[in-house]
Amino acid sequence: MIKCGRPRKGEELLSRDRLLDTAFKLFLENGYGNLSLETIAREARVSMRTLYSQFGGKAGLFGAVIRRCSDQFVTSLSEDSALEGSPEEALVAFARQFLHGITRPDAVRIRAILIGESLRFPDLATQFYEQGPQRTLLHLEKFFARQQQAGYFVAIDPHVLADQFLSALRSERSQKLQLGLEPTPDEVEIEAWARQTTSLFLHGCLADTGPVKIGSD
Amino acid sequence: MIKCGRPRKGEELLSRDRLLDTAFKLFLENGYGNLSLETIAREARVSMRTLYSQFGGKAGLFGAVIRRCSDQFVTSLSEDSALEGSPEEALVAFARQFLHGITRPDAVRIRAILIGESLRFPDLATQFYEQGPQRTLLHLEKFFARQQQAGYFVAIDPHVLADQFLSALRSERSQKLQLGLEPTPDEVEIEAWARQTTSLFLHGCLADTGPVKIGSD
DNA sequence: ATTAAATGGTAATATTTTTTACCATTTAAT
DNA sequence: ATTAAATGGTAAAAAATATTACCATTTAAT
Repeated sequence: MIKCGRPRKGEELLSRDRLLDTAFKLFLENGYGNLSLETIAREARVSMRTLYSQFGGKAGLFGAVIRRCSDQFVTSLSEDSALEGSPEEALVAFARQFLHGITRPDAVRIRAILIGESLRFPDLATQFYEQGPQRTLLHLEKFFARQQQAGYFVAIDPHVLADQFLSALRSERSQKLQLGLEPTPDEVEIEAWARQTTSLFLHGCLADTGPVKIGSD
Repeated sequence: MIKCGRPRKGEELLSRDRLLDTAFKLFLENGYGNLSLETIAREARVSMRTLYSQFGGKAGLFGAVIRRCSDQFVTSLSEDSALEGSPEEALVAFARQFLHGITRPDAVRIRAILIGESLRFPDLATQFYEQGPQRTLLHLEKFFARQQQAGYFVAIDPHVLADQFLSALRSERSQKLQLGLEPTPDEVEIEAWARQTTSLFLHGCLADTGPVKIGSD
């Protein structure tokens, strides 16, 4: 028979973590509505009783899973990217890291599930946004504010600049990723995309020369 | 007793339409996984039998709903926007129309549901994308190609230009809309957003003057 | 007129899922 | 040693849901 009974001192959180890991994996594979608690409990080798006493039910478990992976997001993106060097190179470096983060299959999938269930879990959606995307946005906003002080950028609200740069980075590709229509991009694609977007963002796409006059010579 | 029996000639599609309308409304309110067929049938004053004979089940009904509203998308956006006038004004006009379309509550919600269920309905996600976002993208792509011929824009792949412009338009706001964290923007906000985005897209944000030299005079 | 098609209403059936309960086991606490 | 806490396993009870079947009714088709 598989081990059971009260856990040893210091091991109280083992089954809790195992449960969260398993639930995370299964939610990714099945979404929220299509996954039964029994499946989770069986896979995690945990009794229904433990599941209910620890999380209170399916909604509580889902919340705990989302909160935990929101926390992971924080550390992974904003903090360690220094945004140093020339403005263009700093932005490209940031873009590379950002794209790498938001295109990871797990990140895409968990976002998709949360979007689908956001009406049922409004608080979770708020927490997720504040922990993840909003912190990234604020981080980049500060960068633009600094660079404006140094005269590198035009005088547009740095919040708008950060918003627009991040949105341009997401691009059509992330929309297709979200719908499951494209594979995860590799390093090469990400690099090209980061440079292309950054360049266009900095210089715009209006021709310097003005329109070609037909019939002129 | 409520009317029943075989429908009159020419009225065969009435109950089918009523069913689709009701299902659409209820899917919007409850999502896919949280809505029972019985609820739909009762609200639409339709028997379970009709539901099954017409759509085969829940998945078939959902598919029919999504397909129908994908079709509505097509006519609403791409076709009637002529993209004429000066490049900037043409883009602003397009932006206005595009933002109006993608921020409508129903559009946001149905997208959210489809994203959440895209893993379970990969074909539906494909159809939806091809009917909606992809056609818009191609439409705008042609515009940029024409304008490049006239020398108004720099020589960047028009597909990239269209992609970047649409992505910039979506902006952080649409992400928050998708998560249910913001109300639908009004005309004034949309107008401001369309102009801001278009201007930044055309001119970029790099300062013409170059960085301010500290200590120089 | 008769037959067949399609329907609404009801309900029966089967399946799935949630939730609660019980028992033996293991360890903590005292 | 004894008691309490927390667990795994099983399953029972309860609820929700999907699916199918049947009946009376209305109209089409012939």
